Amino acid sequence: MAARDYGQYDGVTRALELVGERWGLLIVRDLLVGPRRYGELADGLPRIPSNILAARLKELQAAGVIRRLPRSRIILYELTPYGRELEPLVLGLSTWGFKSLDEPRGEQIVTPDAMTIALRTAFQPDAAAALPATSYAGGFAGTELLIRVDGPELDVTGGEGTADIAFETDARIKHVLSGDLTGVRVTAGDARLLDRFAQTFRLAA
Amino acid sequence: MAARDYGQYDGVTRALELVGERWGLLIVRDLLVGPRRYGELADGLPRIPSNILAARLKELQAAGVIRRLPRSRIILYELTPYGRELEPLVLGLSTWGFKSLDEPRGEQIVTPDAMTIALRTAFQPDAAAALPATSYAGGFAGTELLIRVDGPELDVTGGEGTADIAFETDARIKHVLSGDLTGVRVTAGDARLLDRFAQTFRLAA
DNA sequence: CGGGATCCCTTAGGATACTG
DNA sequence: CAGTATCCTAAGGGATCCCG
Repeated sequence: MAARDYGQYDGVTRALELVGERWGLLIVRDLLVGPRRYGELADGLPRIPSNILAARLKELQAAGVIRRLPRSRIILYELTPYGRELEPLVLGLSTWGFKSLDEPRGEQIVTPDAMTIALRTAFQPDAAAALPATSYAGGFAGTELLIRVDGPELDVTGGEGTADIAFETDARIKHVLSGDLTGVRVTAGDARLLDRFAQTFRLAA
Repeated sequence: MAARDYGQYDGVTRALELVGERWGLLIVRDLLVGPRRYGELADGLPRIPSNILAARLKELQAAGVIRRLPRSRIILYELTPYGRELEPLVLGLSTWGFKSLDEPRGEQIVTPDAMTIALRTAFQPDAAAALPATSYAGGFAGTELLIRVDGPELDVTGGEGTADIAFETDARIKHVLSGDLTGVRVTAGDARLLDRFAQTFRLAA
């Protein structure tokens, strides 16, 4: 028995042996946004040591959670279908964790992939379906995302772009995703669309 | 910044800082079954060192996930409402983990609390609601549980007791919870009730 | 006896540098 | 760019001991 095994035969134990190691679910979180290269993962997890990232990627492959897909020359990591089944769990952790998150500490950063998952967590498909299709160019503590909402569909991509409204805010994204729009600066477009954003993205109380 | 922090401001990260440490979610799993004493937790997690259990209990208290309730003389640990919100996540991990669980290895055990959560994971309230109320006395690799199903309600308690049917099986509980009843020995009651059990408890494919 | 605390040792993880 | 290699620290594992 490996030292890291928990010694039990049970689903929870098994799941934790597969993805419960430190950094494991954060790698899954980022891969839920899309396939990523080694360097992109390292950028999204700034404090992960490179040897740990390499070790986790190997383990997650062996566990059948991710796979390497060598496309042309660059190596991409992506979730397997089994790994993608973790999405509701990761979003559930996100919901639960946000509830006890208070003000950001200075050294804490907001990465694009984490912000994308936060937006998915807060997304209200029913509310969105009742509103006109809208695109938002959001700057969250420096990370720029292009957010397109069309009916109950949400699409978030990195980088800037033209949108119906552009706004930016600091790291206090929990406020923004809870309907508190003080501190949001509109830099282009119709400021009234901010309300639509607040209706579309709302973390559970 | 604590060394164990991930350095990100985000819900998933926060959740993992609260309950993502080794053994953390297994303690939560067992407390989902009911309040437990220190020794009971230690019994249910046979490989956890006592200093780690003590440390985790302190951390989970500080995180607002569990609380001590000093009742008469004995100390009980129980989940706070915030901690109880983890139930769907733990059951989700259970579902996901069971999918890749293969045959039990010899040294792996099935504890009563883990088995109770496995039963909750597999429980089909809709199917149960359409069947008569039934009680099952199950022996799973030596751990005895009294399982009472009444409409869409499930109640599992430790220990033996009289039930409509009594059966026992080895550690291959994934088979039993997947409709494969070979290897199940009926020791009392109407063997035809086994089918009802199989309809009531069924892990997702 | 329940609820831990202490000790020692092993191993995983963090920081940094380096290589194909 | 995609990892290895190295060194060191801190967390976890195992056994034992302590205290009310």
